[in-house]
Amino acid sequence: MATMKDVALLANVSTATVSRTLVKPESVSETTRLRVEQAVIETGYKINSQARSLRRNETRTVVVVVSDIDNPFYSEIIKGIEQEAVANDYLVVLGDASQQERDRIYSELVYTRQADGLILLGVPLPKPLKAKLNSSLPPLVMACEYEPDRKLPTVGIDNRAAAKEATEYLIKLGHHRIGCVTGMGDNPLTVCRLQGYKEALAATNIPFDEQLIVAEAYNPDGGSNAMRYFHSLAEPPTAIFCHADTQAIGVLHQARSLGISVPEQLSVMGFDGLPIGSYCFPTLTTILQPRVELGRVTMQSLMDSMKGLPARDRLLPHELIIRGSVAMR
Amino acid sequence: MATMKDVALLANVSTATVSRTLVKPESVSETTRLRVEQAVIETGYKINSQARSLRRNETRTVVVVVSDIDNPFYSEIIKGIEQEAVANDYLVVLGDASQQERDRIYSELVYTRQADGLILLGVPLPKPLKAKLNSSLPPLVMACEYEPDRKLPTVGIDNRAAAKEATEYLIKLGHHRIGCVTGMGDNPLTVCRLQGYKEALAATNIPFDEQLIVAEAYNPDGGSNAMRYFHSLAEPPTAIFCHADTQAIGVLHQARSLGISVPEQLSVMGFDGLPIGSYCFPTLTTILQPRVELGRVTMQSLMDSMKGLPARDRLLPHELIIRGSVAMR
DNA sequence: TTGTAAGCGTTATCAC
DNA sequence: GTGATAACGCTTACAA
Repeated sequence: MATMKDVALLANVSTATVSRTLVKPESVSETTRLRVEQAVIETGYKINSQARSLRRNETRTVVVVVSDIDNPFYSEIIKGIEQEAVANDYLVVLGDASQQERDRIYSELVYTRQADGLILLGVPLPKPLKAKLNSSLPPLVMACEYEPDRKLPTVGIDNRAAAKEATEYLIKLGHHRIGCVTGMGDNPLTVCRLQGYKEALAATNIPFDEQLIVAEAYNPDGGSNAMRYFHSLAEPPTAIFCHADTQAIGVLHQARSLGISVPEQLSVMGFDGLPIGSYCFPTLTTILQPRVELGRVTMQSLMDSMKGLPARDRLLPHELIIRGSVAMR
Repeated sequence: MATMKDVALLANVSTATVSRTLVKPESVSETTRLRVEQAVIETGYKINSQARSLRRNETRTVVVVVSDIDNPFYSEIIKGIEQEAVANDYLVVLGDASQQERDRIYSELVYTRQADGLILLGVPLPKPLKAKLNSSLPPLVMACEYEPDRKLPTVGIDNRAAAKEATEYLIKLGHHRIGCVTGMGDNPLTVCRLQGYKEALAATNIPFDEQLIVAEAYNPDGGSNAMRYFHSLAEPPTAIFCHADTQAIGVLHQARSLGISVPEQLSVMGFDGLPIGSYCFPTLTTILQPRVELGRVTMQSLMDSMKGLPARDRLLPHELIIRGSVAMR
């Protein structure tokens, strides 16, 4: 494998000049540049990024820790992150946090100089970093999840407003017993969306009923469970608002198994706007999150942060997508 | 940020000893080890992987180039790769090849010393590497796609056999006009599965009809297009075999729009065994590919290859999953 | 068992 | 505009 030395030898210049030619071509003379470029081709030289990184003290790599790669909601976000990353000469290391302790392993990489920054995608702040919240954190952006104190730059939509809008839409269509399927645990995201739901109820004087709230995983099984639960209620809801399309898909499926027809007997509202929603039966009414854009903006924020700029929160627009799973009561 | 020097100073040893303590603790004396370990804690020392990698001439990083992150078929495979990778102290750099030229950018990383090996996931061999096929390629494993000459280690299922099995199943149920939705382009994967389809027909003396083959993208829209096409035929098929569940989902949806009931009027067979298939309406009969296992084995193969061992092909078992979208003619 | 010192391949500083 | 040279932080002969 050819190194700069080989190129330098062949071009009859010093390695310093080779380096300059590669990094700042206009800083060397025309003839030197040509000679070096020729030598690079002849030797088949490729830069050793390791060495460069060590010297420059940067890796041009970012780590994305995602709560579950399998969740299709994240894949487009990752795509957006990746697009923005390569466009700016960054590499993306992917970390799946669906197993215990993995978030720690991956957030370590910033300290071991394998990455310049960290994106937490739908993942709460790992413990070791939490301890450092008040001192110095590495460049870090959260996407689609919040730190309770909101001290960390976050990219996402206005979850409270979106959930409120979704609920209002159901109310407008005459529903007042509205089931709500949240995510598991008491993470800030769930709290936000639940708050939007409550606000919509309150605005129309519909009493809040604890019984209508159920926490489930963001997947079809979670939705199925929720549907069964609601069905077992003495007075089941006439509409169900899921915090994720993946849950809504399970609700749809389970409703069908129970002989409940959607939207005639039950309205189902999703959240996320996954492409699959247009292919469900019935097609899924939902809140669209601009996923690719979320990814791009997240990466942009992180790059700001790595440049030392103060990273600020970024709120992207969502959109109510009206399709076939919600109807008038 | 503390370096070995700091640790060495504090522990009153040389940096060499610090290094030894970290890499091979049994090679230093008990007391030294304890002193060093203490100093590591006190200084908050973290190793600089860049420097280590440069010195050791390895990165413990692999690149996974995937044809489209968005395709849910790949996400579980990536998960398997990632699991096996972290378990063996490797990092995964994720590359999406859905845009032009990206496969090249990512396969370059092996040459610029940012990765030790390369996984091509559903991606054909990039041009620059193709040129080197006969000389020396870097450690490389293909998954779910083949190099025409089969010179490269490949991990996957027996696609020909699986497609044959799927088709045979349809034939057994009385179908003899069977539409086939392949992937786009004439990549080896498509060829394999098409061959299995043809073999099943031939075995039962059903004439092959070019009209019943249509190439579409591996997504629901592709399936929709295919369904419309088949519907326009003078003599439409009574069953459709899709090379991907994602296509089958589109077929299901489009059939519904056309008022064709599945499986009563039309049988639909998928391929891949995505989780979503159990939630379709009707539930999808399909061929299951062991995706997480495919990922793990792929990573294992690559590690073999990086160790210099001869990487061989690995064929994993598939399974026909009978659900609700296929019925007797 | 431990220290010395060279070297991995690059880049930045400083002369010339 | 170019060349020497030191340095980035670590590992590993080789010596002690």
